[in-house]
Amino acid sequence: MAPTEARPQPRRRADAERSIARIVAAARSSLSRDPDATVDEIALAAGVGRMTVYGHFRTRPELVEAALAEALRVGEETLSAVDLTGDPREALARLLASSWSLVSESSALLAAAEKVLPEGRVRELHGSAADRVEALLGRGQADGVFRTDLPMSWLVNVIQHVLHGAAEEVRAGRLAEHEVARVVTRTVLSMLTDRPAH
Amino acid sequence: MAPTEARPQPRRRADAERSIARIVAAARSSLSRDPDATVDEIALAAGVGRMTVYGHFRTRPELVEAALAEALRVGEETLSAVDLTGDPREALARLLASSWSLVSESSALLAAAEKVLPEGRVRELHGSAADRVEALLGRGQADGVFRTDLPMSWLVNVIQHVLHGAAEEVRAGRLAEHEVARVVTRTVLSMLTDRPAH
DNA sequence: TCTAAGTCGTACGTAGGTGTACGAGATAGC
DNA sequence: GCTATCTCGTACACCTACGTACGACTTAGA
Repeated sequence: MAPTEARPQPRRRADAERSIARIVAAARSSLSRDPDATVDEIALAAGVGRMTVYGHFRTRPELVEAALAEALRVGEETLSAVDLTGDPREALARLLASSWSLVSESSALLAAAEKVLPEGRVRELHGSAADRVEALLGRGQADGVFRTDLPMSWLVNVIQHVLHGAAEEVRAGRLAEHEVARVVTRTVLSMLTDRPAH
Repeated sequence: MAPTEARPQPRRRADAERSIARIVAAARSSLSRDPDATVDEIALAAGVGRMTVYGHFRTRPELVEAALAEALRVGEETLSAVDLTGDPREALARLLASSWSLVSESSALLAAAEKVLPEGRVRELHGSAADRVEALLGRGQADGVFRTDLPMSWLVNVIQHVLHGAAEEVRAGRLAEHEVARVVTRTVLSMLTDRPAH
């Protein structure tokens, strides 16, 4: 139950605090690019020695978890700043525009975490992120603007995958950064609002 | 240039032929579940000793490539049996229905391959698979039933990701096998045929 | 300025995976 | 039934990554 960044008792020095922040940031970006990134690589990216990393994180899984927790925390923060009231379609568009890069980053981090963290631990941390989307979709359904002929869990999941796909296209150079919001929004809204005649 | 299953000169014995087939099949299913599957695990799954594997494939990458090539070959075979004439929407539905499991399997295999095969080698092998979808989408656009406001490469890619998402849902037990075709078809067709007012 | 805290290099032990060497035994195919 | 081919266990060398031990140096903070 204790948060990942719990301090047992001893207060940490300011430089240690800074090191930890740099290490976690490096872990996020390294693991997002390569879920198998080495502790050594992460240390290098953070500009610290490998030993310093082990001074703050006992094992690699612990570091991965910290990186994931931080990413989710930032994500949570960003998402909670988005105005989700008004027309569900526009609310969703705002949500997607401001979070696509975050979500796609997390998806690689999530993969890294699932490899090394005990079963279920990831979902435990991830919990509320998907809930927010689900709540918005639910409202849109109640308002009659979002489809109801497909399972909710599917809709949430497929949005995640579309975002992941967008990240991949950007990485491959087939889609420009400034195009993403438009493309993703149109794609997702089409998926959600279409009412097939069949 | 020689195909993966090239026989240099010496004709192989029937039991060797059988072993190879079992190894490749095991590699496909093992690597689809876990892109980091060990040679040992694959051998075990194939019901042969690890040494037998090395008797036919010099290195792990070579085995991965063989598995991928085989999966693509089977995929090619299945896809080419699908009737792609007539209404592009119905043609696409047929294509999705008969290939979703194949595509989603390949996507994990592709990940395995990209880790160990030289840059570009994967795309070289994969080539024609995506082309077929692209051709169909192009025809649908020409017929005026598929949208043209988003990049073609994006459409192809996003279909791939939707299929991947479907595979994940099935694996997680949130979507029943017999539901997949319906769900995927509706989702993809909505994406392709919707004409946003914005 | 003094000291506890933090940094980080070198060196080491361990674990797991890859690929090679050897060789005994099984079997397909003529 | 003979022989080349195939199977596959054991053993080994090698590599990479993890995590620990030690210790010298640096620096924050009172």
